[in-house]
Amino acid sequence: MDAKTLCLGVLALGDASGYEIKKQFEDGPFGQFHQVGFGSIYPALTALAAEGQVTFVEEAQEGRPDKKVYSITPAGLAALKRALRKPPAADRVRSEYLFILFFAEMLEPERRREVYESYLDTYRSRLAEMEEAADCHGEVQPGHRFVFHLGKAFYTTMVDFMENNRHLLFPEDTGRTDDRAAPLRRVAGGE
Amino acid sequence: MDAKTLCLGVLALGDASGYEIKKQFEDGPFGQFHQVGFGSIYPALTALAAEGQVTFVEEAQEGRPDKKVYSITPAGLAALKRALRKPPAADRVRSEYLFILFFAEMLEPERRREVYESYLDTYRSRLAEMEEAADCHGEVQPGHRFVFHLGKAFYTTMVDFMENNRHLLFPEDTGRTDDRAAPLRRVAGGE
DNA sequence: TCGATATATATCAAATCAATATATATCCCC
DNA sequence: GGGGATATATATTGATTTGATATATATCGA
Repeated sequence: MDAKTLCLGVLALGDASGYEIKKQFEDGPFGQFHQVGFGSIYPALTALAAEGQVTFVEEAQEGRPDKKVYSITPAGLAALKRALRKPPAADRVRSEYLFILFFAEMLEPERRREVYESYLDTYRSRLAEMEEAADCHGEVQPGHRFVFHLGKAFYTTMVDFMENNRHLLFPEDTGRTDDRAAPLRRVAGGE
Repeated sequence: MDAKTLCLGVLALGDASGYEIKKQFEDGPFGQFHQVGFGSIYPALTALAAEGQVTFVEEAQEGRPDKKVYSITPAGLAALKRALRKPPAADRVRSEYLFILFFAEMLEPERRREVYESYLDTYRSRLAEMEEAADCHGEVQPGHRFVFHLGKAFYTTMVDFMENNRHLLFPEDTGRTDDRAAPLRRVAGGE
């Protein structure tokens, strides 16, 4: 999905500024399955406006810079639907934490621990944010709910796995020297 | 991690050609946490060679094009170690499948099903490949084992979640209309 | 012969990323 | 007072990556 389609996706849910679109990819539901930067968003919005797929209204604000609020047009919605009918590319994951931990034997024990615990914290935070967001759920589309629960299952698995498998990288700390991963036990999702 | 570091990482495990480095990011362990294309690999190797961080030997082959086999130098290994000490960027996930499923209500039921089942198949395949690879394990570094088991836990969660939560997107097919996600039950990892 | 596959190296235009710039505000610390 | 941090805003640019393409050596099948 290119930046134009990603912007159309956010705007299909409601009008937004370029900055708010970026926020949707940081804290909103879209951040679970895509990232996109300002360097892509603004040129994409400019192109979409030129193509008649979005319109915008400039708004002045008190104590804040002016903003442009974009709206999707029927042509934009049609373009989004066309994009949803294309064959999707395979999922891609990029994790510098895992790259570093892959080379654990090259790291000082302190650095190994630092990276591991910091990594675990990132997923604990994400899970906590999700659990907060769950309390605000009103009327939600099935697709949104599916992605939410899947994301939560993923984060839960990450936290659970790392909490229970320190022995794989820190046998000296855990007193365990076996190299078998612990079974997953946590319950995930809505229940 | 830039392309140069990624190449150094592969070469730290043993000599390889540019093509073999790419293969490590497709079928090998690195593909679980990074992707990189030829457009980045070859320029990176050229730069690394110019910087003295790798050396290469040109080899002629029977029935195949000639190849360049690259080796990491001590300077390259030092550069890799420096990279491993930098603060890692946050994990990033890109999933066109999830983008499409997020907009499930915009899809025809047939398309929704097609995407869902195709998505489930991608993770089933990955899990199957992993289970095959597990049979070939010899002496493995702890970091490699950790990443392997974490990856397996992730793929297992994805398969399990999707097998048990069709009702979230297909209430008409499953006879279930509740919107709660099923608990995770599968056992992951080395057991 | 073409298309597909596999093994190889290499390149290029398009897209994205990361950083930067500018603007309007607030807060805190030195 | 200035700097740094934060937040809300738009915009741009150089560096890097991506996806496609090209070339080469082979095999296989329609």
